[in-house]
Parts: sequence; C-alpha cells; structure tokens
Amino acid sequence: MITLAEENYLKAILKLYENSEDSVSTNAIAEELDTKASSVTDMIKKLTDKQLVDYVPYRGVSLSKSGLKKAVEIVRKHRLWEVFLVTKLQFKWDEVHDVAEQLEHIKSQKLVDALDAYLGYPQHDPHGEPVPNKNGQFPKSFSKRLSELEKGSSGQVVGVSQDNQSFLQYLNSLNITLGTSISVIQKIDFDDSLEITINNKSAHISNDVARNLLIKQK
Amino acid sequence: MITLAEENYLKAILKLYENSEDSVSTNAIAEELDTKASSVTDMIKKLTDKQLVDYVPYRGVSLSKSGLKKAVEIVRKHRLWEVFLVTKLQFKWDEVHDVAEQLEHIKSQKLVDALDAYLGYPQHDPHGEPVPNKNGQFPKSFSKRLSELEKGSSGQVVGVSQDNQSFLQYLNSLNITLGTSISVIQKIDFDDSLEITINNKSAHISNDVARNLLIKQK
DNA sequence: TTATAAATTTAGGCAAATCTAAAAATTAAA
DNA sequence: TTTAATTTTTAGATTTGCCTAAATTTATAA
Repeated sequence: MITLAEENYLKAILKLYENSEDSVSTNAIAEELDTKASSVTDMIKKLTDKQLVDYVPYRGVSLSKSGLKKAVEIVRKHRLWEVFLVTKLQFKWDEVHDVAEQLEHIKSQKLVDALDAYLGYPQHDPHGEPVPNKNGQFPKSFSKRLSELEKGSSGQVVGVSQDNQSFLQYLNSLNITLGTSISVIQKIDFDDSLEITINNKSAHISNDVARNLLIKQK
Repeated sequence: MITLAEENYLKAILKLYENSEDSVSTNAIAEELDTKASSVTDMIKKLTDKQLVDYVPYRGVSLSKSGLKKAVEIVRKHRLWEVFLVTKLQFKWDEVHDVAEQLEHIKSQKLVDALDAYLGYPQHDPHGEPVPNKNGQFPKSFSKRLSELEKGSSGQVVGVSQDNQSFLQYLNSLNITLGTSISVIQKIDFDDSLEITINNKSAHISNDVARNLLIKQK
C-alpha cells in the first residue's frame, strides 16, 4: 500500500520532471514539498525500496515505470476533481486547489472512472491543464509558454501550469483568464520580463508569470 | 487540528452512543475499530486533552459538546457523499460504504455546503439513514426497528442502521431493499429470531438482522 | 588543483498511532 | 466477602514521517 506522504512525493517528482527533464535533485523536492532535504533522502529510500523511483545517491532521483504510473494517476484524480468542483459545485478556478489536493488521494478505481464519465471525459481542468486518460495518456497540446513567444506575436491563454491560489488571484487582478488575448510588445533582456497587452490593455509581467501562462497562437 | 485517527474514534463513539445511551466502554470502542483496548486508552487520553471527550478512567468515555459536533459533521459528510455516489455516479447501495469512509475526512466547509445544495439537501442517505443538516440536527424519524414490531404487524422498510457491504448484500439476497413490505408472522422466543413475509414470500431472519432494519408502519 | 561553498546524506531524536505483555482496578461468583 | 474473571490501564517497543546537527560528497572558484 502506498501512503499519502509517498503519493505526495511521487507527484512532486513528476511536477519537477516536467520542467527539468532527467533526474530531480533532493533540494528541489524539499523546496517543492516545503520540507527538509534530510527528510527527502529518508523518503527517497522508502520509495526506492518499493521500486517507485530509481535513485543514485548524490545524483538525484527519477520515477520508475510504476512510480510514473502512480504519479500520473494522482494528477488525473486531482484534475478530474477540479473539473467536478468548478462545473458541478460552482467553485471558482482559484478555489479548487486545496480541496483537490485532498480528494486526489481517495482510493477507488471505480470512483475515478465513474467521475470521469459523469464529467464527460474532460480533456482539460479548469486551469487548462491536461487530464490524462485512464491509460495515463495526456491529450496533445499545441500551446507554448508565453515566455517563449517572440516579440510581436500573440495568442490566447489556453492554460496555466500552476494552480496555486496566489498565482491565480494575481492573474484575476490582471484580468487574465482562459481565453484572454495577449500580445508580446517588448521583451526585456535584463530580467526576461515582458511588456504585453491583455485584451489590448498594456501591462508588464515577470518571466516567472510568463513561464506559467500557456498560449495558443493564432 | 484533528487527525484522521481522532475523527474515526469520535465517529465510533457516536455510533456506540446511539445504541447504549450514556458512556461507552474502552472494549466496545476497540471492537468497533478493530484495534486493541490499550490503543483506545492512549487515544482517549489525547481526545481528553483536546476536550473532545469526557473521560473517567475505568468508567468509560462520552463525547463532549465539541466532540459531538465534530462527530455529527463526519456523519453528515459520510452520508452526503453516499447520496452523491448513488444518485450521481450510479453506485449501488452496497458499494458506497468504503469510499464514503474516505471521503468523509475531506476538510472543506465550502465543499460540504456546496455538495449538500447540489444534491438538493437530502434528508436520508441511500440506506435510509438520516442526514444531519448544517446545524447538526437530524430529521425526525417515525420508524421502528423490525425487531420491535409485534407479531401480526407490518410495514415498509425505510432504512437500515448499518451500511457494511456483507449486511447489505445479505439483504439483497433476501430481496429486501428500501420500500419492501414486511409482515411479522411469528416471533421465536428462544433466539428472538423472526418469521416474516417479504413482499408476501415467507422467510426467517435473525434478531441481529431485524434489529438493523428500520420499518415504517402503515 | 586545491580550498571553499553548496548539496546531500547520516546519525540521533521526536510525535503519532499502534502493538504485546504485565499490572491494576472493577465486576462477578463461589 | 473473599477469590476469580474480566476490563482497563501502564510500560515498553515499533513504524512512519519528520526534524536538527554533523559528516560526507560534489561542484565551484581562486
């Protein structure tokens, strides 16, 4: 049986994976989970014993085949529950994260399948993030990070790659939501921040924000 | 913060309460939770420190005001989730218990309220058990236990007071479900078992079963 | 290339929740 | 009412997941 803490570690490793390819460092996991590096080392050993991760001391950790499967299942559950909360229970997109964080650990294959069907097999969660299907496959995406767009190009927001409340509330304050049109006016070399227009109103955003906005170009 | 284990203890004490009035014994809790008496003593001390129960060593334990409130909230969540599973996700009444057992521990007042509204403020769960409202009040019930009915009297099944799978599956095999008509033909003094008719077909059931069937008389 | 800084692991401990075995208190029975 | 049986509690361990502090390894920079 896989424990709650173990599930959270697998999810964290998967998340860090997406940014930085190959293997993930102890410190990165510690920061992601807001814990200490020594605790991470402890847990990595347990996950290694269970063959959920591959681990070389001092060299970082990566998900094994079964660990990846587990992690994707958790992401699937998290995102399906987010869809449920927004489409059925009228939650706002910045209110779902903490609850979904709990619901994702409910263990019942029947429940996940029934929920998926009930929601109409959604491909994206309320933040535009892809929902992996029953076989763990993610729907294909044609979006780019806003930070990767060239000066002068434009597109629509189709997702964010972070769903914590403070980030989403900042987006709300900028009037950015799914579907919002954004154009890149200027890229500032110094700090990689961007001068953009949001529905034709100009604004300035950091690279940190731009990196977490997914854009589909026209 | 109240832990998962603590919540399960409060729920168990509430359940034992319903049968046997006043205070609940260490052994009864141990049996209900399938654990050892010494573990129960340990936990009771923790619950006492948190003022969730009143405890006199060797004399048993009872829920404090705040403990009762907590316990009723958990029952409320358990039963609302059961309604959700059956009415929205097409679960059968004997398939919901284990999943609801997990879902009842999700912490979000907003979620409970929204779920309650979404389900149309149900008064009973799929087993006919009462759903306490937001203020912790149970809807009034006019049912009796089948074991309390006199010889010759009859009525309809409006609920069961246990929702474990093996009990419900046994009822399925007897063709007993909510709404089924039952008449008491004979009461056997020796073991308090009952000779009954179920939709006019005769059957013999133990007192243990009869005690957990809630009947509304015509 | 060697010293220093940074990252990682080890060692030793702690709190929660459980257990077994033994002691103490209560209840039942002779 | 004294003994025996039962119930409950205490004592001492164990496992999980985390911590701090110290040691070790790897990376960086003079």
